[in-house]
Amino acid sequence: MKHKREAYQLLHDGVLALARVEQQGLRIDVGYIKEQKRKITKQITELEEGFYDSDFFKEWKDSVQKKKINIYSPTQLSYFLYRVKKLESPKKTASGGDSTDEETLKRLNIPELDILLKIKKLKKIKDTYLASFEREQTDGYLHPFYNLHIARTYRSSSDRPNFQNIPIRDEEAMLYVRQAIYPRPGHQLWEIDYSQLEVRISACYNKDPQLIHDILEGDMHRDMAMEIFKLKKYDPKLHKTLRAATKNGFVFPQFYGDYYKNCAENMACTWGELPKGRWKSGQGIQVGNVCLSDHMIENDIKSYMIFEKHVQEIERMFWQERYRTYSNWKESWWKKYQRRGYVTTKTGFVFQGVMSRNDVINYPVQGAAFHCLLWSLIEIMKVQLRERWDTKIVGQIHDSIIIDMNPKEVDHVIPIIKCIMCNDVRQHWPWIIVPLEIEADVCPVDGSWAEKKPFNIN
DNA sequence: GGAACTCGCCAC
DNA sequence: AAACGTGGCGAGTTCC
Repeated sequence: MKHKREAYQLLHDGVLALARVEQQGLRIDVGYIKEQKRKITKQITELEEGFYDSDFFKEWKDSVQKKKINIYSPTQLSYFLYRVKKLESPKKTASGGDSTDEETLKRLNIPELDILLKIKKLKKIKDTYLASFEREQTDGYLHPFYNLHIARTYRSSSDRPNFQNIPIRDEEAMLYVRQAIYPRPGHQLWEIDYSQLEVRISACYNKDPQLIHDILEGDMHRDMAMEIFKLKKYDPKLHKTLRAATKNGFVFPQFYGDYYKNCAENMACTWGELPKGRWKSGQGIQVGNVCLSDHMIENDIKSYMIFEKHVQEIERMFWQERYRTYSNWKESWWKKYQRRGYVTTKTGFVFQGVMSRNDVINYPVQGAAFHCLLWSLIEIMKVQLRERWDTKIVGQIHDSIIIDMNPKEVDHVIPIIKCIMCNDVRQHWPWIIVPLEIEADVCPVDGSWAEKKPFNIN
């Protein structure tokens, strides 16, 4: 009961603090947005003209009978590709239809479809991001909303516009969108995020000694990359991409409950650019001065099937040996849910109702991780208001806060934020048994959010 | 003409 | 035994 009371209080205080964040808002450049929308529209028109000129389009158009052709309709495209042209669909949608997503269209290897993909990418930038920024802004300021009552994990969500999915990985989309976002005049934007927050919070539940060791001083992604790709010695210069492939194709998916078949396919095909079936010399991404296929063949992994078997064995070692305590925790946590019908977060929230095994294991970690950020945001907001900072919190993305900083206040503000996020939160919640660390990205004074660069605050 | 659905894609 | 977790949103489509 005391637990639930505290949980309620966190949301109560959280809603009020987030209302301040919403009210403070982010500055955007409306002139820039209008100009870029014009530019993208022109680019789309040109690409469309090229597309309409192609034989592919003419064949498609001739096959459409009743209604008007729409090249942006997945239904019509699917019908043309898989019914009219009778191509083999390489992938299914969630509900069993023939897929027309990016990966599928690329695999079909038709040049005109690449034009279509390029157009769709530009439309996404224009319609989902730039247009919604323009629509939602008032007097050059954006006030995204943050909800605490939507996500079933007790995380936050954001809407009107969603500020938690601004492009960052794709360079072109990142630039188009983030160059619209500015600090107040004379200020600079900062993003402060918790390092490995979900992994650290999961360690607070499972207390796995190897995981805690890895958090304190190890490198799990490097270790697993060495096992998966059979590296005798790890060289950061040569093996950075393999480490990234392991991190995003194996370690994180495994933590979320994925299994070896998906992981093997991801690492080999998506990240390593290797085909299914037998591997030949000269295939895949470059590893130093050899190809990945040559490196793998030399280490007796001569085909996709053998690699998949190999990843299966790595998965067994990962859970049964390396993180055995973690693995045991997952099992007993799942058993506890099956016995009682509910589980709780360290922060006092309850999950009940029908949940899958992965849900039961993932939700409490995701929720409690976000609550560390939320608690910190509430405390930082208190100080901001009490001390009347010119610096303001203007956004929040699950494990990070976005700050509109007066450069003169950096030396005062940053130590306070560091103390709250790394020390005070652990005093408040002693169940946090591992250190919490933060990292910062900083933009130039008067620079846009596209210009953020890592900045050492430690 | 709007509600509710699917598909696809952006983030953590 | 099962098989990657959470969201928002735009466009197209279907249903009432």
